[in-house]
Amino acid sequence: MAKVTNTRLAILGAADRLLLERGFNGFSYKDISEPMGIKNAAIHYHFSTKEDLGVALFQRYREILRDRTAEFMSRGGNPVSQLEGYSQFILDSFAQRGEICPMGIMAAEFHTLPARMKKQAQLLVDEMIAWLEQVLELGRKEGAFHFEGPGRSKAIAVKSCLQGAAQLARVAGAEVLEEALAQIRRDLRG
Amino acid sequence: MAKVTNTRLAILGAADRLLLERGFNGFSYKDISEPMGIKNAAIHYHFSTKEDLGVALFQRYREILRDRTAEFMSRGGNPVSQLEGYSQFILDSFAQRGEICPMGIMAAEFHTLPARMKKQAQLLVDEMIAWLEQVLELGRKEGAFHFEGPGRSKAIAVKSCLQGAAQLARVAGAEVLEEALAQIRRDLRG
DNA sequence: GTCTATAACGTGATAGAC
DNA sequence: GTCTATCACGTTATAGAC
Repeated sequence: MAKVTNTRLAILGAADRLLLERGFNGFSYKDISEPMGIKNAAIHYHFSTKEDLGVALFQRYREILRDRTAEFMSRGGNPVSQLEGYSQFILDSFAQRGEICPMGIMAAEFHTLPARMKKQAQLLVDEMIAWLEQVLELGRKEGAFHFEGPGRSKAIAVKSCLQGAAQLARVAGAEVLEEALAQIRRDLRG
Repeated sequence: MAKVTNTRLAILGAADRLLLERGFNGFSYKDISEPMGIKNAAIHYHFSTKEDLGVALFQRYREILRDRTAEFMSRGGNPVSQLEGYSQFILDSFAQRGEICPMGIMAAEFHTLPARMKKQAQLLVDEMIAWLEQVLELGRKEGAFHFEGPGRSKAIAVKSCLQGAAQLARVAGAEVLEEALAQIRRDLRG
């Protein structure tokens, strides 16, 4: 693992924005290097291949998810505020920079991604579903959420809905995402 | 509008498969032409630019949607079988060829798409939501579906859920899509 | 009317300069 | 340790052959 430098972090930050805006096949090393005032080949020093860069990005998404949910997974936080926090994160990312969830982007381009990136994508999705399942099941036990069927199924449905709605919002307008979120809340109210 | 030839149709069919498998930025004219035994430049005779090809593809998705829903939009069919028909279409497309909904692909790559393709994507999403809203509202009126809030919000939520779930299924396995669909049915049962 | 040869450019990546 | 000059290749697109 390479040393963490400022340049490396700046590259990751720029790549993150570009990935969420344009997809993995929609940006090049030049898009990263030019605003930094260096040549595109300089990126190869920090990430030898674009696959390496992609893997690092996906690992970072997993770390972010882990950090934001660690305390919940271990000792059980407030399920309502957990779900609201996640929803707000999606809403803010979309409102501020038009960003949608990386998992949908990974899926759209899945069959063009190198093997190690696919693996990271799988881990990220599995971890996301596992966390949301815990949140929803605990919320149901406490009487805060109401739904039928397994918590895992509802977790998949809620995550899918938020992910898809942000995508539709990019095409058809921001209110689409707000309406979807309002509906999720209504449906969970029971 | 160019004459409809066999070659033109074959190109559209191949491009359709490639788009849904790899995304619009994930395939080239060569990927289309090589299996057909012609040079990649030959495609330019039928579709002068890749943008033209993309627009034709999106228009075709709109036509397919219109054909499948025309009779419902005009005189009102059975809402349950309409929704089940659409769900089954998504399920089959995924099971047979690993395909996901084009709207998610459009969204992931939206900011890299030429203007005329963006426009077609917007129309497709609007038409999809409008149709599903009618289906759900009529189903609620008939007592077949149960949900709170505006039909448009539920339509957005259901469409988003199916779209997102097919994406997650591509990454995490087909049962994810089946679980999401089961949950949608349970939630509509009320 | 249909397709091929070829151009013009952008891409990820290597080798080596400083 | 960090970056640049350059390469080999794939891309979309044009000009023109048949």
